[in-house]
Amino acid sequence: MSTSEKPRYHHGDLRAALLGAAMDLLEEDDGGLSLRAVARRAGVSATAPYRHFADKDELESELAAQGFADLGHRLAAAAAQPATPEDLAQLAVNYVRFALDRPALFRLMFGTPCTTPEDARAVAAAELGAFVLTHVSQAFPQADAEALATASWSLVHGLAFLHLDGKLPSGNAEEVEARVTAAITAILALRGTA
Amino acid sequence: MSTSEKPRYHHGDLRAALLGAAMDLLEEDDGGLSLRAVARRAGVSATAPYRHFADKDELESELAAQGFADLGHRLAAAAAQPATPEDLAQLAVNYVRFALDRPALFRLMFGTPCTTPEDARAVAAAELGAFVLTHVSQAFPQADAEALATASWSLVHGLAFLHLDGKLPSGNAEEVEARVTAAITAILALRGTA
DNA sequence: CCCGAATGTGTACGATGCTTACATCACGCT
DNA sequence: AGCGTGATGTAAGCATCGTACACATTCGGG
Repeated sequence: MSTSEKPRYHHGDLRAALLGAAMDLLEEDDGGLSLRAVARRAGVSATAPYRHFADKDELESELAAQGFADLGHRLAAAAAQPATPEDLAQLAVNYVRFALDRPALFRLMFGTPCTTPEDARAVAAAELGAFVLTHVSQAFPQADAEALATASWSLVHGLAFLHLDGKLPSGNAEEVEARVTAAITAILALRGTA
Repeated sequence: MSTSEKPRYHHGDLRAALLGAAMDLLEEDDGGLSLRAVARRAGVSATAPYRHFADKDELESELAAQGFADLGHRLAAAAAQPATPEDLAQLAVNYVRFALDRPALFRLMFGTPCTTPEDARAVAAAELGAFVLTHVSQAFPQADAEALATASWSLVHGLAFLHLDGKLPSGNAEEVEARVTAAITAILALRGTA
């Protein structure tokens, strides 16, 4: 990122630089992302981004897609072949941690209603859904895979969002992790019930 | 609300009128709520609201609290004494329907991080949490009530939000309802599993 | 070498949240 | 009755935002 520091008129690869600056801003303050701030951060005029993105939404869509990719990698790394329900709990913990580690990104990924169904964000989200479906059906081969995948994603997503919004008694990372695993365990404990 | 239509300088109960106007706008366009638009709608100058609300956030907090109350009533009406898991599924359907019926309100209730823990929004949210805890522990007396309540709320909340954000294949109301009940059923079907 | 296309700049407009200074009304006290 | 004081609404202004438009600069192929 520092091969040549000359402030040339043409930036070289402004598109990537803007995405990087935007991601940085997203990690720093949770507050709303501003296109002007992104441009400022990239050391470029306020309207320069419009050469590379149709509008703010397109930039955000790209960021969200990147976020989905990151989340996917994190989940894949957490449990490559989740066979047991305990592995699924590990996935849940990582999902929630991702949301709490990068709250602004997570909100961007979800909080915004997908406009067109074919934008980068929507595609990446669908991939995440497929990921869940695959692994859930591996762990529970005898269940209604589709419905159980929906339920699993919802459960984990709800845990993430309720924590993010402070609707659950929040605390340090360990407490959150404990609550998440307790919730998953409680659901699975229903298996012992009449 | 129409006893005297004289546009007097002093508006009889501007506070209530602003809340009503804001709620109307929220129901109409999903897009962001603007304080100026609220004032416009109430037929009053742009800065008049500041006489009654410290800032935009306070107005929104009030709206969110009202939303939590509405949601609570709706859930209570759907299943006054939920004894069976099937009753709980009915609660889930109503929760999701509320989110889809009033998307902007729902986003306001949750999507915004609670600033101070004692504002009206946070209190109302805590009441909803207590509601869930009470009814879950009634339906599953032998379970870890706290953890199972967290899981239940998360499951339902995730279903609502994923639908709201179009991350699940959406469709008409019946399809959504079917998917919600299928998800709940799939979770409960785990009870038959080893 | 030079011109067109790609890329970035500057200016401008309307909208927003919010502050500050001011105008207008309503009611109680004398 | 009249008046003043506090409650209430208005007007003007600031900083920020997204973005449309015209212009400037640079790069690359003939």
